[in-house]
Amino acid sequence: MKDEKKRGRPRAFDAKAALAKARDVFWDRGFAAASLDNLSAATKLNRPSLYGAFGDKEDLYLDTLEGYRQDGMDALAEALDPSLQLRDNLARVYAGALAVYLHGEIAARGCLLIGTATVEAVEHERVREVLGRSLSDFDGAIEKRMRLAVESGELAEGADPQMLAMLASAVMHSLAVRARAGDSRETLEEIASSGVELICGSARQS
Amino acid sequence: MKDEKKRGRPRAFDAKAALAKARDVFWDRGFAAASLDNLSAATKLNRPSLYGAFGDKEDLYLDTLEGYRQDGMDALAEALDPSLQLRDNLARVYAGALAVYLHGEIAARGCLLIGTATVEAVEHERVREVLGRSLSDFDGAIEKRMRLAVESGELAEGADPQMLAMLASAVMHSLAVRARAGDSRETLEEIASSGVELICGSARQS
DNA sequence: CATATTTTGTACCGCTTCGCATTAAATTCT
DNA sequence: AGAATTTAATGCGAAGCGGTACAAAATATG
Repeated sequence: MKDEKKRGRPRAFDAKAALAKARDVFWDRGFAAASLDNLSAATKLNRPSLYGAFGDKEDLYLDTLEGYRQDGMDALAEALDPSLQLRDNLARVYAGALAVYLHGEIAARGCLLIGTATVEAVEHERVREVLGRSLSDFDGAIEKRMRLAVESGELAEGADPQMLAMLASAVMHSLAVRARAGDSRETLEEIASSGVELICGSARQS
Repeated sequence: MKDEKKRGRPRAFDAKAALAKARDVFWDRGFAAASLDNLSAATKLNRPSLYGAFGDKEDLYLDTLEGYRQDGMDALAEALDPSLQLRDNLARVYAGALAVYLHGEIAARGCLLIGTATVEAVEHERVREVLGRSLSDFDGAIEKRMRLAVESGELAEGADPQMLAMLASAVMHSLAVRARAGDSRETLEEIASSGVELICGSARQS
């Protein structure tokens, strides 16, 4: 169902690859400061092609956010493998995030959503919606793992999975902001491991 | 030393009030999307006056950030009154933050620094510097209070004041992001109080 | 009162912005 | 082969951008 030959001139570019290039531009500059010329240069598509394929600048931006969200959720699901200890799960989540956040040409880019969507969230309702949904999906996935940990006895019986998940996410948010603010990898790794300790403090070592 | 009469035509506006108006514009729109026309309209200063008083747009933005940082540190110092329990201190810090974060015409504005400076931090070194300094000053003030709590025995002897402070800040960062993403006051208050519990968990009730 | 100095307001500059109209090119369908 | 359809490339255009030149206004100084 992918190779139904459409009539008309075929595309000379890979939409997914173009989206990835556009994402890098937004990641560095943010939505407002990223110009269509920047995006056109990075994707090697001229503006009308960009427009035809993705819609206007906001549509394109929302597309990149959605893709990023999806990638993040995939990585999260993998990191939360329930056959591992909760501690290890969280450590993997943070390590994976830092690998992404600390990448950057000029300075560390942090999280695309927290670093660039947050600023637009006030005036662009669609961005606010994607951001809100991304955060709560993230919370939800961790909460699910936390609930499992309570059921299996890995966390104390009285532990509140939802709140522990929110706090585990809070550490992520902090890593995202601090990475973009220029904190060193060492600092961020310490915060991550302290966060794991605090949140899993009541979890028994197996 | 404030009323040294300068020669020449006197200013017809209050610079501090103008700065506060400009801050509101940046707070809603972010640095990149705030135009000089927006700022001029909000402050009721025409562009040359703005320029004369504060320099270019980036200078003006950095001025608003610096003022915000200062206000925040003042509020923090007040909330961390060491004659109160550490629990109460943190609760006051979060309550004060939420009062600021949840204010907004269209949607909650969150934190000016985290909500608008983060996105510019990659490409504007001066913004990154202010943001980094603001975050670490905040950490530092809380850490100081944490250290006191360890010395006074309010926190367990083995507790790491620096790391507890970083995590207390992490909850703030999360509140800042989530407020701007549209989370409800109730949700944010729950997170704040869970954060207090988790961080002060080992603190004895007096 | 004249001069120097600073602020104010108007108007404008060159540049960039986003989006689109238009034409050329490449492919499928008939 | 020719019509239909889709994409690609050029380039434009109206609006907005940040910043400033310039002259008028308001004050202090001599």
